[in-house]
Amino acid sequence: MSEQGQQSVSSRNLADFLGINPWQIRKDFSYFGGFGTPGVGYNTEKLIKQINKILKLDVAHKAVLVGVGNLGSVVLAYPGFKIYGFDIVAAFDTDPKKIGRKVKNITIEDVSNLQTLKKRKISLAIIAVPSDAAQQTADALVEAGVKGILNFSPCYITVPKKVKVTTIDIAMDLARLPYYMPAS
Amino acid sequence: MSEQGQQSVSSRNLADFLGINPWQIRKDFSYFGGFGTPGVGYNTEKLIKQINKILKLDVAHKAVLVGVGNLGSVVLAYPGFKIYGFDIVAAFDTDPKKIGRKVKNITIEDVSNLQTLKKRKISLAIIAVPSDAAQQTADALVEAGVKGILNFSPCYITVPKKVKVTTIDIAMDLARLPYYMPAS
DNA sequence: GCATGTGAAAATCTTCACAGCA
DNA sequence: TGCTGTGAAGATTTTCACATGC
Repeated sequence: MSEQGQQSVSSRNLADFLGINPWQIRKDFSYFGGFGTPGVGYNTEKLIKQINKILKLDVAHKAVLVGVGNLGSVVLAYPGFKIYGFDIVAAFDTDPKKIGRKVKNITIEDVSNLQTLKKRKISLAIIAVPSDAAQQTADALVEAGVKGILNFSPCYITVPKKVKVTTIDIAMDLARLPYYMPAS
Repeated sequence: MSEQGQQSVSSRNLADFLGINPWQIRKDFSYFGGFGTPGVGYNTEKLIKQINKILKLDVAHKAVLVGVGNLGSVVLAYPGFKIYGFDIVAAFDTDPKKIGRKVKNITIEDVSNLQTLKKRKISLAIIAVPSDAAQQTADALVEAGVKGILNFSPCYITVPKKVKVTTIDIAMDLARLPYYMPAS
């Protein structure tokens, strides 16, 4: 809406868009101080800034990819990260044939270089390695000071509780659908 | 646990594994009738069956893929679907160079063949096409009787409310992490 | 007039404590 | 003795109604 030049938006507009009630929008925003104008609505640009701040997305984040296989390549090519202020600044792999190759301005490094992340002040990582290597990759990342991990391997990963891990399992997302579908 | 021959599991075991309290496990299960044995715990095999039934995963589901590009190929190659009883039985694309090619026992079909899904009794679809084609793909799928859609294009899709859509946006999943990370 | 922000009411969810069964 | 299942208490979330500000 902001990009389309819309100056303000009401709780009703937002609610209709999301399929929920207007008072839920207002109550939620009010918990963070309330940033609307009575009689007008919420200034779109200001609202974006406020929500980004609440979600800690008001500062840019650097991230790295570990595992440049089929899935990893898709991740590297994905253009949607910058919308949220993310920048994929490095990629790692174990395969000597891949190391040194350049993809999208990024030179693939050896995973043994992961320790350098601390110096480079990188706190986010995406894991796209085979399941049996996921845990040791996570361990190395934690060792290197990474604080958040997005894990694409369909397996449980154990990390210190100061580190946040989100695991994405395509099959599990697909498995959610039948519950909401009418009896076939 | 079941695969490892474990016969039963207590609410405490499960709670510890998930990082929550035992009484939450018991209360939740009790809403669906309660299927444990006092003094012993829950029979692992029976528990799996019950949960699958609750989540409507007790019957096998057929699914199709639309869009066999980089991401689509990764989805086709993904071995994790069968755990939840899913079977990817067909794939579609618009590119004449891809149509007719065989991937993993599946022959890629022309998207204009989507209408045949109704006859083939397929109710689930995975969309992995460019964003600007996502909506029209969804429309065609709904037209073909699909009841659940897993959408990998980072965009909103409008469908009748009898159809359930889940959109996966890698960037959004990454964007959740900073909120839970200690101040950098 | 119109839309926000917010106390209060209603609904829901979580926690607890313990009866009852193996 | 050990663990489930559940009513009741406690905490939280959602809904409502309206006072307040533009």
